[in-house]
Amino acid sequence: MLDLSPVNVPKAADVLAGILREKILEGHLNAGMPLPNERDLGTQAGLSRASVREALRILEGEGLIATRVGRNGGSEVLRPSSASIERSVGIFIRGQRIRLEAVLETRSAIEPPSARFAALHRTDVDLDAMQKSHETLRKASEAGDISAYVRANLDWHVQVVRASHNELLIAFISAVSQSVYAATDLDGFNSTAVRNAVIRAHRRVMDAIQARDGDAAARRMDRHVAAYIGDLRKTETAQTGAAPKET
Amino acid sequence: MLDLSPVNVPKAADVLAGILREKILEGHLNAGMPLPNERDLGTQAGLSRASVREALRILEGEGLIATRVGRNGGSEVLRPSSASIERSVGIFIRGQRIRLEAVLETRSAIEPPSARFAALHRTDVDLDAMQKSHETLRKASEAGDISAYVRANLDWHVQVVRASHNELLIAFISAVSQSVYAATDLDGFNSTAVRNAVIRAHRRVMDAIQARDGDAAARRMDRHVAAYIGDLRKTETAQTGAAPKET
DNA sequence: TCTCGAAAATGGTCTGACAATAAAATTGAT
DNA sequence: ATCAATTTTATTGTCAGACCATTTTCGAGA
Repeated sequence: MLDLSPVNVPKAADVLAGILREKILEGHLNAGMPLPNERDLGTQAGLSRASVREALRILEGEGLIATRVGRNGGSEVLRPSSASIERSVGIFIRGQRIRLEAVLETRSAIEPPSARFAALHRTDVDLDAMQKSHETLRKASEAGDISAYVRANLDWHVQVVRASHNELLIAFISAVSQSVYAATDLDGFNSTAVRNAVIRAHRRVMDAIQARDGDAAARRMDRHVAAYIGDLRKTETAQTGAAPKET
Repeated sequence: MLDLSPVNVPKAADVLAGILREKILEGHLNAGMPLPNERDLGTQAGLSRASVREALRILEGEGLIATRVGRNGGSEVLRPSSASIERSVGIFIRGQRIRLEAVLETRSAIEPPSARFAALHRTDVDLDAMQKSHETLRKASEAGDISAYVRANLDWHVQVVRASHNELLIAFISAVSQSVYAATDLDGFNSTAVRNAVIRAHRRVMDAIQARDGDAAARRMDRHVAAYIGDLRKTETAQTGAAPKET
């Protein structure tokens, strides 16, 4: 008695996508290089254009290629960016109905160590970018432009982790922060008092990073994020009567 | 003078995918529910079957639907899992040629706080799962089955973060760990001495989690991961003459 | 009742055509 | 010779229709 697992019937498009994916990730196809046009790919692979197109849609979804129409159009190999991670994390959070609590918890876990790495690995250019972002934040806060303030806030946190020069951490924090700030663009929150506290906290974190003091950077970032969570929780219970909150 | 940005020409498949994605994420289509068949979707949306299929491929790539052939086949709505995150993280790491160093750094940033949350939120069931995973690890180590040992090692770390009951952290650690262990399935590494040290460290972390001692759990996990990185670095320089290593 | 084969429903694939787009080549006026 | 307008061409986007492959359902006959 043969005990076969359900026989695998790979689809033509999946197979082709897999082959191209490997070629790209293996480095045989470098970013910027054009793929053959759809008809040529079809004849080369012995497939119809429809199947080729489905394969290309898969790779496009994975952020591995981009396609343009028109003469000299076609598909071009991309360097996979954090955008793909951000998208899948966003879908995961929304689709699984992850509690905002859990998202904040995740952020509070990742950001302090990131600030430590930033302090250890920063360059002067990184510091400049942070300062600039901070200035934008300060001005938006003064002008009372909440939307711009929230955006600048997100940007500052991303700039900090950028200084760590750890691409994976950058991707994670970008992904998580986007969901956090999408959920915290509330009117009641972001009062003048909260905004000023945020600005002071950012200042302190930057000082530690400038001084290349990893421990201080991590500690201050930890306090900052914890305070942020505390403020948010207060606003929430005040507004909604402590209703469970989802992202 | 009108200053228009390049006019956006969304493709039919993208539009349809977007509509369906929103319906799924919004909760109007719950996991397990079937989508109409491709022909009906086409007539409802006023599109050809080819366009519908491209849209479905996109959603399939995002882990939002699964498609089966045959009578009573068709596309079914899925609950988005961490698999999608794991895939995009894997592609990111390989495609960007992220240094193994950076991946380990990320892990060392995330795991200690995860162990803390595990200690704070664990249930007895979680503890059992960890113990069981630990037992598997111990046996594989004794039997000298390196491959099983590496798998069990991955599993244990995932079990720990599972106890945190933070789905996002679970997804991140699963994603990162997979890349780490894929890169550390080396012969030279994982010596008997290293394996025994790992087992002792795991034991200590579990004790802290059992005692619900968050600080101890975080501290011990931090030491464990740091030691792991140290051992790995030693093996690497011994084997490759300190060549820069990629994942 | 059980078995087996036909029928039905569905996705998988192919072919061929035409539309839309954007770059390149050509033309023509200056 | 130069530059702008026009035509050509290479490419993806979309469609329609057919047939194949797979899986379930259901009925006919033993």
